[in-house]
Amino acid sequence: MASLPEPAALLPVEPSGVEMVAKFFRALSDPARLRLLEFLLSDEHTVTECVAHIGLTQGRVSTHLGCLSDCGYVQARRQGRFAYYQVSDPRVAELVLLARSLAADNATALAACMRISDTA
Amino acid sequence: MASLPEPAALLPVEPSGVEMVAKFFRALSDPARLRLLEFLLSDEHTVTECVAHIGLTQGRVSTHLGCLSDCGYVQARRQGRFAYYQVSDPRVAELVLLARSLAADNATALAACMRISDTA
DNA sequence: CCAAAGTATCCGGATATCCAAATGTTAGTG
DNA sequence: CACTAACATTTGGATATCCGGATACTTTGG
Repeated sequence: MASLPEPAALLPVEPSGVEMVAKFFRALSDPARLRLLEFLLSDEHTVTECVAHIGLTQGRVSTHLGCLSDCGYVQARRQGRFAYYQVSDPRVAELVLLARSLAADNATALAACMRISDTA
Repeated sequence: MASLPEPAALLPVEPSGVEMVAKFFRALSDPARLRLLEFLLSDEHTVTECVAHIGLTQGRVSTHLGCLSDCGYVQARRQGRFAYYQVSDPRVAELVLLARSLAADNATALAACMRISDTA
């Protein structure tokens, strides 16, 4: 009957478990962001370098990087007027490798899946 | 110089690597599909059982299951007029666990990320 | 064969997402 | 103190995605 059964429930805005993980996956569901993440897996790069690498506008790249940073995929480091981004958690590489492995084994079926968009 | 440097390039429709993996991730970026996938991680279930579990329309659930099947996350088995779905590849569980682990460690930042939608 | 259960597909409509372009902000430079 | 470079944020428009409801398909049962 208590209106506040648990302390953590004080924030109704916070998505519960599954919603959070879905949001986490959504960050990698965009080709541009995934490309950026892979670019940042090995080395540290500035926003301008990322722009040159994927060919989108600077504003869009900045937003994408901010998104990846918010989700914990990459870490941002400020040095003067430069912003350096890089993957810090080794589990991120694991996740990408695992997904690549699974996707590769279902490549043909995946390509045929019209329920997700052919924009790719 | 050759116009066709590699045999695999003969199919321009097929998304190249990154696009494919992004599509793969996109399947898990929807809370309903992720909920279904977790439901099918341990046991085999029919479409009707899935409908009862997540509370969406039958048509929608069927489409979601088809999507998960196309992407290779679950396997479909036909028995009379029933369709049984289940996760078959153990790497799928690994992927979900890894994502849960990463998402949990970035829960607060993730919840604050407004670049991805607050619909959750 | 006809009816019903289980499942798959099609349909607009509401919302979310991505983009380029323009504008802000901050930190070096002359 | 202008001025520029690097980065961040905002805006409006096009497209994608998700949804319920209606409909078609398939198999079992009478």
